[in-house]
Amino acid sequence: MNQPSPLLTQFFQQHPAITPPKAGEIAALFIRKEFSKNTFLLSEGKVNDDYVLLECGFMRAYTYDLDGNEVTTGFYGAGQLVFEPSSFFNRTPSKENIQAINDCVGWHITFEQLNHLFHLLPEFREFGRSILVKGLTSLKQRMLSMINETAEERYSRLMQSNPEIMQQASLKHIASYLGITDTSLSRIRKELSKKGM
Amino acid sequence: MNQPSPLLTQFFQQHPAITPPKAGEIAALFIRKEFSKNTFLLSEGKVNDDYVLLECGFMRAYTYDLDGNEVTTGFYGAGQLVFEPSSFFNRTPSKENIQAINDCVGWHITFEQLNHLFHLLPEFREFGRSILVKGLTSLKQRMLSMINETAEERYSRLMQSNPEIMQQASLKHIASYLGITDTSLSRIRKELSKKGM
DNA sequence: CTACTTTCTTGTCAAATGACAAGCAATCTT
DNA sequence: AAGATTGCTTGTCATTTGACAAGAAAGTAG
Repeated sequence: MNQPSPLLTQFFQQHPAITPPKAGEIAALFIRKEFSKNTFLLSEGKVNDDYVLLECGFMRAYTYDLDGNEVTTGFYGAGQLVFEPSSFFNRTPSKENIQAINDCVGWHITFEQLNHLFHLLPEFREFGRSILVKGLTSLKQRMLSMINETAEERYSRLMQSNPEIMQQASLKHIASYLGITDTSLSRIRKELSKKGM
Repeated sequence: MNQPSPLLTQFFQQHPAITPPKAGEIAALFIRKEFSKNTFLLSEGKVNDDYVLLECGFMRAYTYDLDGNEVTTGFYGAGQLVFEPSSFFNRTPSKENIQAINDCVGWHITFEQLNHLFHLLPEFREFGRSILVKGLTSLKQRMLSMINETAEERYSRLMQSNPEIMQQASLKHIASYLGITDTSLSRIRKELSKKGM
C-alpha cells in the first residue's frame, strides 16, 4: 500500500554517514501524503507535527507582520524538506502557515517517529542536525543578501537559482519574500526586461 | 586549576531535560579561556573548533560582502553561546570572523568533546538541538524585522532589547548589523533624540 | 601639550522604494 | 455573455536611504 519512494532513500543517502540499507530503513517509516492546492500543511496556532519531504508540487510558508500584511518566509519545491523547526521541535504553536501552492505529493513522519529514529540511529541524528545547520546557513545567506544587495539583485539571483518559483508563485508572494512591495517588483521586472533579461 | 563556573551549570540547567547533576557533569568538561580585546575567537578560513559560553565581555561576528564591506552578523554578551554552527558542525572553513570587542572570559569545549557528550547524554543532545532551533528562530525574527520594519524601528528595538550593545560596539558595527550605513544610523539617532528617546 | 587617528555628525544631492490610486488583462462565477 | 474577482502594471508623489565630502569630537601616541 505504501511502497517507499526512491526519492526518499536517495535523499537520506545524500548524507555521508548514512548507508543505503539504513536509508531504506529510515525511508520505510515515511508515509505518502497528498496536499491539494491551497490546503495547509501547517496553520498558525497549530503545532507542526509533520516532517515532510516533497515529492512534487510547490509550497510556500508565510506569516503576518505587525500591520497584518502577509510576509512569505520560504518556498519549497520537489526534493525539499518542509517543516517549521521551532514549532516542530519545541512543540509550540506555529507563527507560520505553510500552504500548498498547487497539488502536492509528499512523504511525512511525525515528531514522535522522528525522535524514535533519532534515538535509534546515531547517523540519522547527524542527518537531522545537518538539516538544521543547513537551514541556518541559508537563512544567514538570505540575511546578507537583504543587507547588501539591491532588490533587483535579490530578484535576479532568485530567478537564477530557483526559476521554478517564478512559474509557481504570484508576484505578491515573491515580492514579500524579497522584502519589497509587489509594485516595486513589477517595476524591477520591467527594468530587467528593458535590459533584455 | 579549573573550578567549573556556576554560570555554566546554571546555563545547562535552563533546559528542562537536564538535571542539576547532569548539568554539573557537562559543565566540568568546559575549560576557562580568556580573549583579550581585539583578538579573534574565529578567523575567516579557519575551522571553528571552540564552542564557547561567554562569562563576561562582548564579542561580535562579521563577514565581508561582495564589495568588501564589513557586515556585522551578530553580537554576543555574557551568558551567550558563541560559535559558528556551519563551520563548527560541518568542519568547514568559516566565512565569518568572531572578535572580542573587549577583554572576555569564556568557557569552551572542542568539537570532539561536544560530540562525545552528545553520544553520552541524550538529554544534552536535546539541548544542542534546542540551541540550533533557537538560532534559527531568532534569525527568522531578525529577517522579518529587516523586511517589514524601518531602520529606525530596528534600531529602537535593538536598543531596548540589548542596550549594552550601544556601550560596547561602534556605530559602524551596529549600523551594518541593522543593514544601514553609519551615516544613516547617526541621523536616526538624531531623530530619536529630538523625539526625546 | 600637540599632532594624529578614529569615530561620529552633518550637508547636499541622487537613487531606491513605498503609498495610493487607476487601469488593464485574465480567469472565474453565475 | 455580464459581472465580479484577482493578479499585474503604471503614474504621481513623498519618504527613506545611500554616496560623497567636510567638519567636529574624542581618544591615542609621541
